[in-house]
Amino acid sequence: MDEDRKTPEQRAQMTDIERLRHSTAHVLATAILKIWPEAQFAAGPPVDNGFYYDVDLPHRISPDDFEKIEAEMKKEIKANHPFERVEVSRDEALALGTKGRLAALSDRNEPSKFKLDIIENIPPGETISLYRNGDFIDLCAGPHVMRTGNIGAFKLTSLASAYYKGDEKNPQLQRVYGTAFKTRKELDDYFAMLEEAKKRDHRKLGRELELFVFDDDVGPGLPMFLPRGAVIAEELEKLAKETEFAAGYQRVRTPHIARESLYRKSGHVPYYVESMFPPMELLEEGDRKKLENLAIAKAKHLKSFDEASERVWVRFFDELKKPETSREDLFDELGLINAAEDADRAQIARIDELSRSLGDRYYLKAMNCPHHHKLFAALPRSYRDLPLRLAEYGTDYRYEKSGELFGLMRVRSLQMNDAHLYMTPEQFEAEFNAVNQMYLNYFKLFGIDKYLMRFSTHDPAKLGQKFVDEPELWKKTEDMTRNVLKNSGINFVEVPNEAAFYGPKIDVQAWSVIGREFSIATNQVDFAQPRSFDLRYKDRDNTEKTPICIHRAPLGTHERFIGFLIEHYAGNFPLWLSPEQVRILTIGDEPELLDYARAILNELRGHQVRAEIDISTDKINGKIQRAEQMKVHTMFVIGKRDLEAKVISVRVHGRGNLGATPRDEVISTLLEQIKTRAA
RNA sequence: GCCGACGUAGCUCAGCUGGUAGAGCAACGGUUUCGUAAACCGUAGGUCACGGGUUCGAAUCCCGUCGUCGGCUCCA
Repeated sequence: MDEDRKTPEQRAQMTDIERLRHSTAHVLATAILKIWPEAQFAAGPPVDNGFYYDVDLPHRISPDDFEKIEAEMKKEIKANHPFERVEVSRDEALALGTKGRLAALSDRNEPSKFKLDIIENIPPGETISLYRNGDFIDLCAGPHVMRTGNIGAFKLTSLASAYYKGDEKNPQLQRVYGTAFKTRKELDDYFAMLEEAKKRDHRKLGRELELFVFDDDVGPGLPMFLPRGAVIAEELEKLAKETEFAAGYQRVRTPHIARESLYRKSGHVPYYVESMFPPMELLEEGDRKKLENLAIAKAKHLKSFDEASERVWVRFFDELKKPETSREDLFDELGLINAAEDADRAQIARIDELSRSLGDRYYLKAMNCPHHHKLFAALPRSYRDLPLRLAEYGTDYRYEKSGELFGLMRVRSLQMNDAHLYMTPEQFEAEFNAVNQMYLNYFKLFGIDKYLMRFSTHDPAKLGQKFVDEPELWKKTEDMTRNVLKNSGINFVEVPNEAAFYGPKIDVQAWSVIGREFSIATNQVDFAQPRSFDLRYKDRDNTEKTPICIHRAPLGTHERFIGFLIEHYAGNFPLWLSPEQVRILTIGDEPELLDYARAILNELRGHQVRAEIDISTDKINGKIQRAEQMKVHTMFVIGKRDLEAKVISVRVHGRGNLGATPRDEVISTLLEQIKTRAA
């Protein structure tokens, strides 16, 4: 924690709006104390869209309390108290905290426990400061606005719970969120913007445009695509297949499940097993009984060991009490405890191993790489075969925690634009760059201009737990990747401790128009799995070598990418992606007119255009209204006049009536736009 | 997973402190023949998420389960 601590200088660099919001947090605390004087406060910083203050309070704050709290806040703002800074010594700060005076309106019977803890964590020599507004005094580095009256407009927004310092071992606090602006208008604009954002929410549009649904009987996080949504997935697949074919990829197909042994080799068990669905067990009747008995044996063993270990510890503490027991004897005692624990672990491991040897276990695949590695290994490979690029729109299942699920963005079933590239070290730079280039081309096509490349590296402290234990290879591949990034001139930020378990990676983060953040693409280096799968190629010098592998998914998963595109385009897809590209709307229902409309429909469908026809009894305005609501890209409005002149009146969603044009011209322009994936 | 809010017709929502469920749109059946964002009339549609409890009586109150949403990194 301490190494990440902000210096007082860094804290002082708050923007004006952060400063305002931070001050509002103090006003919030002031108001809460007026209502509940026993409240204990922890931290109250400004955050992205506002501020919060964490409070420990027996009363459970509900949104119904907001009005009351806001009324007290308004009084404090109206009083226009100055924010006064006072620097104090550590002893003075501790004395105030002990009297309960920190984050309080007066001395209290209970000490300000969180504030005292925070003081403990302030490094020696660093200035300790307090801020005061009216009766409220808080331990605070600042900075603040000059007076409470400078807070123009604010609103409490929501409640959440949060662990003190984000650690689940710490007590749970109530977190009150709010936001504040200099002026009332800015506050209103902010809430208006949130309303606008809601309209673009992919979950809302997904329902309205009939793209996808969730169903309780199918299960949480398991989206099903309706025909209109499936169209988008298929168009994306076509795009990927074309692009990848041109880039020398080859397509493969693999099953959705595999035996446990595959995932032991890959390292998914144990490194990734938390994120996988529990295995399907194929057991004979007798095996099941054996397995139950082994589970009982394990439980008994753990229990008897606990009791035995308790006795040993008691003996150790007894010895500890006797001053005459020598240092050496005490260490010997400890050594006995360790030895006993090791023996115990070995026995537990043997029981686990016996359990595993029974029956067969199959996992739903969470990634496609192990299967692809097996395909690499299926044939003898020469350096002449490299780089070998195996691509598949693989279907994966990941057991995301229930609280993490979110619309299409975080799901448990997903289809990934996946491929694994196997290469020699000399080929790495070119391949890695080509993948990055592929992203950038896609981004251009979709008009994504705001994105960030995150280069994730490992944390040496977590080797063997979160990351495979290969310190040398980590360093080598991270250096190699960093160099490629630097040489290519792509902007990136480096994020420690977020690598995949098998190697460093690059994620491309983008923001949808409503400001929601997405990791949409990924490019990962894997030095670990090729080794554990013993993948080899015969090099020029007739020796066998292990290839480097790149995992990459430039369009991420269908689920997330489609979710992103829905918000990005606000449901107004470009022609080539549009679920319904053309709807023909007839004015009247004379047989000749319907024949003309149907002939156009058939011609379009003959060219693989997704076209529909509306010959309902609605008036033309009604037909247009419905087509517009479904965001149909192009409407062909066909009446008697069009029939006679052999023209089509074209109306484009969002652009209105474009007038009548000869039939052949309209259709050839349309086909050309689809073919070129025009924006 | 944890904390909180929410769950009423296909969709959007109403239903006050408990008295037996309602509107608009969509659907369906008619009538209407309309030139660029909604013609008219009618019909049907609900185990009020699920399970239990309190009560003479529960969509409404209580408990549990499931699901959805917000938050759980941002450190005086």
